[in-house]
Amino acid sequence: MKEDYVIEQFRKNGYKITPQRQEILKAFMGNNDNHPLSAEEIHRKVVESYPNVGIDTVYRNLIVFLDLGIINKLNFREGKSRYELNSGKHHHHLVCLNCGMTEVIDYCPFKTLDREKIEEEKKFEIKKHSFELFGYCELCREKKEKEGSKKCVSLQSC
Amino acid sequence: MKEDYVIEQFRKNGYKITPQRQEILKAFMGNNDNHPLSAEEIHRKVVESYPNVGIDTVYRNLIVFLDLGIINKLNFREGKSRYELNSGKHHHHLVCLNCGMTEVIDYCPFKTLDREKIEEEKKFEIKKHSFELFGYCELCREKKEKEGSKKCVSLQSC
DNA sequence: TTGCAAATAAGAATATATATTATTTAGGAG
DNA sequence: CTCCTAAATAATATATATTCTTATTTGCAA
Repeated sequence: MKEDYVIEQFRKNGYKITPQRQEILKAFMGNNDNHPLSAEEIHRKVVESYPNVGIDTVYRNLIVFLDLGIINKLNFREGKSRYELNSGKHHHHLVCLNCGMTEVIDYCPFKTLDREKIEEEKKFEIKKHSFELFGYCELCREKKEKEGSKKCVSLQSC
Repeated sequence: MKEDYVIEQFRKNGYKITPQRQEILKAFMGNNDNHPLSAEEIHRKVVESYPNVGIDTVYRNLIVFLDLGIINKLNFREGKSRYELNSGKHHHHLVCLNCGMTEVIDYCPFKTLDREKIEEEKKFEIKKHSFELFGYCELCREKKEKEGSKKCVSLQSC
């Protein structure tokens, strides 16, 4: 997903090319560690260049980006959504329950599933699916061995 | 999952048997249409019998119920969580993007997945997984044909 | 029956996301 | 280049989900 291509998509679909939109796009482009961004994280980056952009502008544009297929919306059960550039290659994620780190996996359960059987049996038209693996990354496992584990006292990560 | 068994679980684990807890349990037990409940829905039911139970009591006890394995926490990307009695039989859900209706499916992608390969390759310890199929139920598809479809303008169901 | 840790109620706070409205602006028409 | 308008934004307010704090109450073990 190149910047020019995205700009072209905006134009093609009648969306204006505003500095705010470009800055939100840059936030995604510059996100090198590849960890999907929350709305707030995107906002924080945008505000560095345009201090009075509101978070509602971010939310409004995330809808536009999603509509154009530029980004994917993800839910890691944190009580908020995260967003990543659409790489064009369908994938899922490993998510660390301790530190929140994510890693892409290529495996997709939808390939092995008998879609038509389910659709017919349940009279249901499948449009999309979610699949995430939750657990503990290497670093957090090492850390835990030293510290001993604490109990979860919030619903967010239960 | 019988009521007596749950009460026994409370006792065994040192949790007190309060009327609030019993009432929350009843909300789950009496939920015959099988649609997982939101915290607010549970609260509404409890308040019918105990008008001044606060929603924080519901949330606090949901954590306890989860801890004891009495309920499952579900996320259908609505911006809130839902909860269902743990039937003991692992399953996933179909979720209608229009009306929110859910239906249980027995298929589980985790069975066909090569867990150990992923765990070794990624140095990741898998603890749990999410899998949901989103789409449109029969009723909503019929309705849509008459009305024509509207575009999503909110992030919640995108 | 009593004591106390656990649980609750009340009220407030925080976080995420959305709605409203007046103002600004991108970009096409002239 | 200038003007115009629909689209986008900023500012403000609001909705909704969830959590925190603290004083009070209560289940239940001793």
